[in-house]
Amino acid sequence: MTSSAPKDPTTALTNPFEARKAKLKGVIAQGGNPYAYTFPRDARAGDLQARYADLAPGTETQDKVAVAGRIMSMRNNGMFMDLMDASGKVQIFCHKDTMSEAELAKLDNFDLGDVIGVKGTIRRTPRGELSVRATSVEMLTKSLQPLPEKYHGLTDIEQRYRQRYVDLIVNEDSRNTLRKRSEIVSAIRTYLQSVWGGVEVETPMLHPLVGGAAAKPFVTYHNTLDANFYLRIAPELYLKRLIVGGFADCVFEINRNFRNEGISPRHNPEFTMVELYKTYTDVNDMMDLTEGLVQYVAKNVFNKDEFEVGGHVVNVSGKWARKSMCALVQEKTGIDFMAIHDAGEARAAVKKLGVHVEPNAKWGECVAAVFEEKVEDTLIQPIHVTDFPLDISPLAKPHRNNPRLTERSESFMRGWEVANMFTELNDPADQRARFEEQVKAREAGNEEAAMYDEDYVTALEYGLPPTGGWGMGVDRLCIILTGSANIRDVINFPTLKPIKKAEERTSSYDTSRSFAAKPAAVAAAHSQNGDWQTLDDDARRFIIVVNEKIDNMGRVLNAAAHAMAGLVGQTAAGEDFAWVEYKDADGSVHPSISHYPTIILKGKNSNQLAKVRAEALAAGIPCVDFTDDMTLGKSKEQVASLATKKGEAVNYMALALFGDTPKLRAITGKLSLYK
RNA sequence: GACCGUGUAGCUCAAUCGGUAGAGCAACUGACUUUUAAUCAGUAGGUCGUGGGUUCAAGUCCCACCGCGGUCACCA
Repeated sequence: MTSSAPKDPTTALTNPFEARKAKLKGVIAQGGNPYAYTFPRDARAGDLQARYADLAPGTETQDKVAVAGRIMSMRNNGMFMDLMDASGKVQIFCHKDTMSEAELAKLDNFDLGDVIGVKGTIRRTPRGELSVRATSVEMLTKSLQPLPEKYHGLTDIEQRYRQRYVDLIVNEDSRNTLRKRSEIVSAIRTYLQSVWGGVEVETPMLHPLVGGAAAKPFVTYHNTLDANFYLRIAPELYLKRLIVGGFADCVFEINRNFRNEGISPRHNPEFTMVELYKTYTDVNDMMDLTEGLVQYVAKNVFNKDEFEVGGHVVNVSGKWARKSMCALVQEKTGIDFMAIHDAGEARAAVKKLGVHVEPNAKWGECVAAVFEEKVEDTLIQPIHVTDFPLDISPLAKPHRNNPRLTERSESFMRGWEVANMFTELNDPADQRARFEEQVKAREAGNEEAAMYDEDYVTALEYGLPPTGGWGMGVDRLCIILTGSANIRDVINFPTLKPIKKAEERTSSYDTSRSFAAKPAAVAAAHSQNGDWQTLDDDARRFIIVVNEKIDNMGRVLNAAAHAMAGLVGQTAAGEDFAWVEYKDADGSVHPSISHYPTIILKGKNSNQLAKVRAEALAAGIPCVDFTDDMTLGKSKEQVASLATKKGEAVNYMALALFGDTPKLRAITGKLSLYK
């Protein structure tokens, strides 16, 4: 008998990884290759199950097959193995009647998870299990990592997402769901091409301007162009440029969008969107498209029209209901917003319902707020919600019968929006006005408002033919059709927080460095003091971070003021400040008010302030702190007190920082406003 | 971001009032040649997420931090 793994219980072979490495050597000693080049496979497990479905129990055949796959289970010392490949499983039967001593010895080096090749004949065991009666077996790829427990599988949700490959090996549900996703995307593509004549295109992911939807973007930087880009939040404006160019009558794109917002069971920062634009169609045709597409996918991928999800049964067949947003709101609340023409009146009506809107909310924003709060969740069966208010639809064409509304609809299922569509706005003057509205909103602090895209308006000036546009969240459709609980279940590699190593977690920044040593060149480059009127208010800012744990307001103010005074008085950032002189009607001058805003944030505790401080110093951002030592007696005692402390012993009360807004945001972004 | 929960062997999970960390599967040694989560006998395997604190004594109590999940908020 050729050598197999050492059988010495005193070695470290109880460590599964070491045991497997020993067996890997055993494979080599037997003349095998633990990482083989190939194997002449001629059948797949699932195909065999189908082909021999009618083979009676206890039947032996002479049909020779060569199969390959991963060992998922071993019984009776390897006499029975379950072999899994992408198509399914088949049992391998290793018996001395048909295998030589040398072949049987190879089993000693097999473990769960190994990829092996098997040649043999087809049989069905008396107990009814389709099997390959092996004549030879061969290691193809040794697996060094042990598989999760066979009965419960891998249930740790984090690990399932982080190590999707393990999840896929052991969890059939995960495999099925993610494969269905592929089929759904494929069916969408086929439908849009064959039924709507769509031409698939790709448009930029890196956008110089944010537009096409309302969402916070990711920002990135191109070195040689020395320019910021935004990962796209929507492809819309580029797709319509293609329509303007006459590239095709119908274009569509299936691709990722990126939105810098929360993560939830329904939201992943990068998600897949399909958008389509077709000339000489309008919002009504697009509603047909939603229905047709969902029904096509349901039939071709699932061959059914009822789907269980989230405790509901959703039936996608037939003609879907179409109701206006205002009508639905009225059904649920009794309020007829169409009869309300004044925004103030609308806000009052909204308030009465206990729904929150901004104090200056427009009429359309009020309607939308009530709709979202009171109606959305109830839209379980497929429905098209039509006639969206103009106030919330900056890219949709005004309704042909009512200027307060647009030709925009959204399709809902199981209480979720799954598609959004409209008759595209193609009047450049109107589009220009809508952009201006968005810019105003942006200036008022709405980070989700679109940016002014002059070139897009120019494109409209060349003429966008009458066009219908449509977009759908692919992940959400997948969730509904596969009955999944979480968007992460339908994404192969969902976005997760990166794992930090222990040493990275503890602050390793050099806090002994003084920012007064800031290079003069940098300071000079920013030296624009004086012409504050030309400076962007948002470009830089002061930030004060106070320790939330301090409950004495006097102390908080004292600490903040100390830190701020120090920052302004002593830092090399001096030339970056900009001071404004105000004058009142009496002629009295109010000088030296900072052009840049001062934001007051709160930190949970001293530790968090220490972290912010360390990060700021590491980034070269001026930062002055105030610790509790500085409240004891006179300066001399204070200096002595702090001199005895290090690390967490230092109790921070407040920090003052000054610098470029984006850099500060990166450091203080997770802190909330101090109120 | 807020609140609630959670983290113990490779995997799935226990551990009562604060008092010697256990089991099944996987692994290892052996028995067994028609099993189906195979079975039987034995062996080994632990920084109880990390760091502090309280205590004679901490997986358990306190504090901080890290990760994950759920709910809420924003959004598709």
